[in-house]
Amino acid sequence: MISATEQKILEASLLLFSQKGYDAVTTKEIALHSGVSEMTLFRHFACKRNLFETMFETYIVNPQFKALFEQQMEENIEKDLIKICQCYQENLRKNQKIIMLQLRNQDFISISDAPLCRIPSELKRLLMDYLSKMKEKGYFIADVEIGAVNILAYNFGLFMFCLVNKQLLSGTEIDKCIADYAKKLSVQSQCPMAGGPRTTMEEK
Amino acid sequence: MISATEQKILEASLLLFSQKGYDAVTTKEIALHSGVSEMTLFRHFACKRNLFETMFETYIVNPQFKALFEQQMEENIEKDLIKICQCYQENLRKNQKIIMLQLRNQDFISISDAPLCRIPSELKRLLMDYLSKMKEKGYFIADVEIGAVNILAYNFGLFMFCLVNKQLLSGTEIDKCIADYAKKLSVQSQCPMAGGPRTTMEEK
DNA sequence: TAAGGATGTTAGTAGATACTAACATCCTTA
DNA sequence: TAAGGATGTTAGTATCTACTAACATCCTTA
Repeated sequence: MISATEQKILEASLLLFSQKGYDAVTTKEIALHSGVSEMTLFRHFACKRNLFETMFETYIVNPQFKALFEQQMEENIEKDLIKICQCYQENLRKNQKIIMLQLRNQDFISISDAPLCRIPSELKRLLMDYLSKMKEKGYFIADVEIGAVNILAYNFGLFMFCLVNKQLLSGTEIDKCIADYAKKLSVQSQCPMAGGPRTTMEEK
Repeated sequence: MISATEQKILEASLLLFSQKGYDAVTTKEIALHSGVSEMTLFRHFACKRNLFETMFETYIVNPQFKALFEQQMEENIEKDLIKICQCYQENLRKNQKIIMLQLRNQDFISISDAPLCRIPSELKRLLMDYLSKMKEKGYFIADVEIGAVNILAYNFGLFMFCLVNKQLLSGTEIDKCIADYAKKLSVQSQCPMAGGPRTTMEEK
């Protein structure tokens, strides 16, 4: 369906648009980076806007949150949280260029069907369901919505943070950060004074 | 030093550049939004690039982290963390347009003197010093650098998250999120099995 | 070999954009 | 009132950019 030529053009435009934003990239530039003539670009995509939109739809990676929550949860907040964070981080990484592109371009605010809004919105719902269940069972206390928002915020921040200033991490790896974060969030339920029962962690 | 006319132009350009990025904004547009003629704009700032840079330098708000860490800390992780988060959030809010502008424009990666890198970099150093001290006194366990990075990531994420999808918060306020976050991060030291002494929280 | 499709090349157009020159007008202040 | 500085207006230039037309060339395949 997508020819080799089209793919070259789409890949170049993804890279350039994500690096510079829509307006700052010229069709000539995209053609140059694709290794094709500008004419070929217009023959395949008619106009710049259409190229942009085709590229956008082509490269979005949809997350696998539903399967994660339905199949991989163990009712252990720490372990579950690590899986959730890793899954979200992976999706953020895969969509990195699309996300950057969206940040660069005009209205990155309140376009609800754009991945920047849609994906965390979906995850928020699933997270709230999960935390509600855990709360019923006594493994989680505190407000469910705030808990969900904080997890989302942390993950998005971690991703952006690594993107913006890589040198600030200095060897510290993301997985260690997540492990540390998950441990701190879950330790509350291990604490007698917090009111919840112990997690299943120490069962083994 | 900055005349009323210049201020109108600077404010309009801050708003427009932060909304659309450098390339997508025209000098005519800025003039229109400033309520002056395009000619006046060039008379004051010579060229678009210079206007942009002047605006950038004019509107950065430097953080008050140093005073915060030197004067306001109480050696109570939860209380201190809330103050730190609030201070950082306030600075992020004040620099919101500058940050958005930087996200929109080309190289928001690895420009170390830009506020997007410089400010968290400074805060990271101060946070690590603080956590080291707290660790010595037994109020904090776990890796100091990871702890600092996680706090930075959480805050940046919370800020970005509110910016990108406000509707996801649905009445939940930032302060409540921070309070919840700070409580969870500090509860570890209240937990006997975690090895640390109790915080000063319950002293009163 | 013949044909057809994809691609390159060249030249060009229409509109936008950053920026300038020259002159007119307004407002303040001495 | 006179003068000077700031501003507006108008016209214009050079450059860039998205996009088109026409023709040439290459590659595959029947």
